[in-house]
Amino acid sequence: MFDNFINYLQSKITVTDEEIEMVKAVCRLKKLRRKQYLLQEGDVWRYNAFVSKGLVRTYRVDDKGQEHIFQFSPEDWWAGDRYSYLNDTPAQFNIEALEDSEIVLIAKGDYENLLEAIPAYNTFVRMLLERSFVRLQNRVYMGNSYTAEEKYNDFIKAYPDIPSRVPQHMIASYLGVSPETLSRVRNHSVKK
Amino acid sequence: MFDNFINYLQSKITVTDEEIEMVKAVCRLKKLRRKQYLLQEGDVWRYNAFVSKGLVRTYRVDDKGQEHIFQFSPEDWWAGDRYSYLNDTPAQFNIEALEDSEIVLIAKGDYENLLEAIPAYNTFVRMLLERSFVRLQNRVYMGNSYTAEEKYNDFIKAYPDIPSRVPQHMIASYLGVSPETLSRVRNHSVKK
DNA sequence: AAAAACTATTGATGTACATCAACGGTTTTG
DNA sequence: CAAAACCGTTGATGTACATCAATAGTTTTT
Repeated sequence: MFDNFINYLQSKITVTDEEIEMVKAVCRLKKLRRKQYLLQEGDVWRYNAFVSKGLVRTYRVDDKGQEHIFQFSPEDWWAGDRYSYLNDTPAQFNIEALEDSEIVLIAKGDYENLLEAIPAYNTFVRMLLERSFVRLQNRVYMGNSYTAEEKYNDFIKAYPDIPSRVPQHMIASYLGVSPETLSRVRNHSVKK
Repeated sequence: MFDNFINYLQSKITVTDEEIEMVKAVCRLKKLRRKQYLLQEGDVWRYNAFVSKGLVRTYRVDDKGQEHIFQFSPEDWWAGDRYSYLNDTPAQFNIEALEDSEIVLIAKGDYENLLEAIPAYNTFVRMLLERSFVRLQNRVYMGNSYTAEEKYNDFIKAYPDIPSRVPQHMIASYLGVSPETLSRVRNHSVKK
């Protein structure tokens, strides 16, 4: 039932069988059909969510009603609204399934207990965060110094499997570029 | 000698006197004069650096020779090149003192030992990272959806003490806006 | 104390990209 | 299976901002 998640864990850290059981004991599986929501803006996010199957998008809507996709989370990725989680505050993000998906949920309190009980897991999470930090940092940099074309090229290089699974205008949204511009960028650079 | 840093630590987590001694034992103080560098692009970054006095900027230079400031670190902030640190890779960032500064350095290996020996510290660092993540996430969002003026207003609200300590064109660089545009934004919105 | 370097401002001009609109093709839905 | 929704493309137009250039005030350097 939680096989994908357990495999993931075991591939990242060394855990005893007991620890595995501790983890399993607090996991809950949530199935989502395409277009269903894992989180809606305004609700408080109280979980850690591991995508064991499918694909979800995390996005935010600005004052003018424009959607801005922050992240695609395919299998073996995490999703959530960290700000809402940390501050027990209404979420500003929405999380929507783009494919039928299965999500492993661990409630906040349980999660914190796990981190305390399994030091290797704590350290692993810290490393995950460090890598996320570097990725985000790079994204800020690219946002300020790359052209639309460079952003797109970087994206397909970093996430080669995503383009075939999500509509193009969502990639545009992720990149902070209009769908029309992305279309033009693609068609002009292909002209080999 | 490391008073500022120790005070900082004690204000964040509960530590025993022994633990304080452990920390002190691996700290090194580095003094920088204005315009001196803590890190130069190309060198490998092997420390955790706490700014106990002064102010440093972390920036990156793009292909066209343009500087992009990633962060200002005044007293009680950290600075470094996390990617270089994690991967033992030549740094892409430069860190320069904008004022005469004092930096507390902890070498990578020592730092990791500390985290392992002091669980509360480990958890605290994880929380720091989580907050940094949220900040960066928000910066990506603002980069894609805010006007130059909104970016500036957000900046002075988030970091009200910085503008009086750094030249305006550096704030422009941080915001990903040209110095001319920032100047215009400021002068037009002030016309109350 | 003079020279050199740095800084903010303002005007003129250029440009990457957004926006608006129309279209045909495809997928989803009732 | 027809209607509706969604999707990518293309053209015309608009605009926020960058770039270039000149100037004057300030700070730093020697």
